[in-house]
Amino acid sequence: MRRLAQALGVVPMALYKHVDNKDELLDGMVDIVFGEIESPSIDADWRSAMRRRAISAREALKRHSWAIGLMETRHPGPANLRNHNAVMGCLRESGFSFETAIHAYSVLDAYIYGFAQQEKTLGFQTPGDAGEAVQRRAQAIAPLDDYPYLAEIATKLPASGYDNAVEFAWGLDLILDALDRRRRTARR
Amino acid sequence: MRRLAQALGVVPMALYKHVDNKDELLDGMVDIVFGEIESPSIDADWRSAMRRRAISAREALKRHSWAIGLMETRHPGPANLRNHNAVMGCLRESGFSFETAIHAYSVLDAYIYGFAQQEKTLGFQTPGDAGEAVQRRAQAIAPLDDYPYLAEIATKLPASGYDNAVEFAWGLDLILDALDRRRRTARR
DNA sequence: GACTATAGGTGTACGTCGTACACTTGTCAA
DNA sequence: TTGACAAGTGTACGACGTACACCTATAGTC
Repeated sequence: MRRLAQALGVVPMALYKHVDNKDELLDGMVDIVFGEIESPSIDADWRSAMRRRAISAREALKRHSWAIGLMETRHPGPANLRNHNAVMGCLRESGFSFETAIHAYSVLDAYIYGFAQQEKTLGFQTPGDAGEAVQRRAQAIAPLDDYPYLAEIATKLPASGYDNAVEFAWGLDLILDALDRRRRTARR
Repeated sequence: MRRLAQALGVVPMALYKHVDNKDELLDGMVDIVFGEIESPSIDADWRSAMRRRAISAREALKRHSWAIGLMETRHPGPANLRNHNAVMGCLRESGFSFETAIHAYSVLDAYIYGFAQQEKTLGFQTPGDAGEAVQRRAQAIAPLDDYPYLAEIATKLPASGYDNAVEFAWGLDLILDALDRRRRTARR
């Protein structure tokens, strides 16, 4: 709060004329981020709609990585509700049973937030960084010789063309494929 | 730190004879939680090994829900490295290519942590709580009529026998099935 | 044109937190 | 007996969020 006030060229207490407290401010900030996540339209093809939403969610979380631990923690705002409602709507109208829709919802969101969390933590963007990061971290603790499979990561990852966006899409498509299969079998 | 010191019947500064600072203390605490996660043995059947690890990870995170935002954020300790090394080892020895093992790793961990996060946030255990929670949250913002698909959740979830452990297992098995398929096709 | 409600900003102060620094004390090896 | 060292203490500082009382400029209303 003090830092924000300073950035606005204003005394800290001035903020409290606009928000009740820090929590409420964070709620608002988080809901703005939710607003940047694409909402699927109800009659869209569920698979590509979910894919676009997931990718735009990752991008939003990447833009605002401060939000990552918060998205799930804050009181849901309008953008949050709208988005979640749209997701459920799209799934239900695409032939998902209620139960399967809930499951799908849960897997997708867990994956999205979990991935964003990892991405933020690991904090590397390029494949070079990645190998280096593994190496640095492991060797701070013990010689890498004790962990042969981590050593493999440290040596091979830099050359593998690792890319977070690609990595995310790989897992996302894996999940979407699997959901499609479940949806079809559940239908019969 | 002050609270911990008090619980130990000691003055706050006494703690600093044992840890350098709060961060280091958290690192240690988190690594203890990692120690409670089952490490797959290298020659185990990868699918059931991954399943057991994931389930024990969720249970550990449920036991120590304070750790949830931290597991991925702290400097990795020995238990962390050991566990991750074991996971990679098990996957590699089960016929996963290096790239596919990295992918599998990434999806699984993202799912595990993302799910734990959700579970912590939603903060309900029983199906009854769940529906109630949805209702309470949504109506704090706007009448549920504006969000028909959320309304469906609020009405149907309580009767659906929702259970977090079951929910987790559903998504986990979905992912494991899909990984198995990818592993087999990548092998050819 | 005088009067007042109100939105927005200010200043001071409190309690909480992590922790730096200097000090004491109890234990055990040489 | 000594002296090193592990463990605990006391005081103090700066950061933080925020309660409370105060000020000021603008915008209606009569």
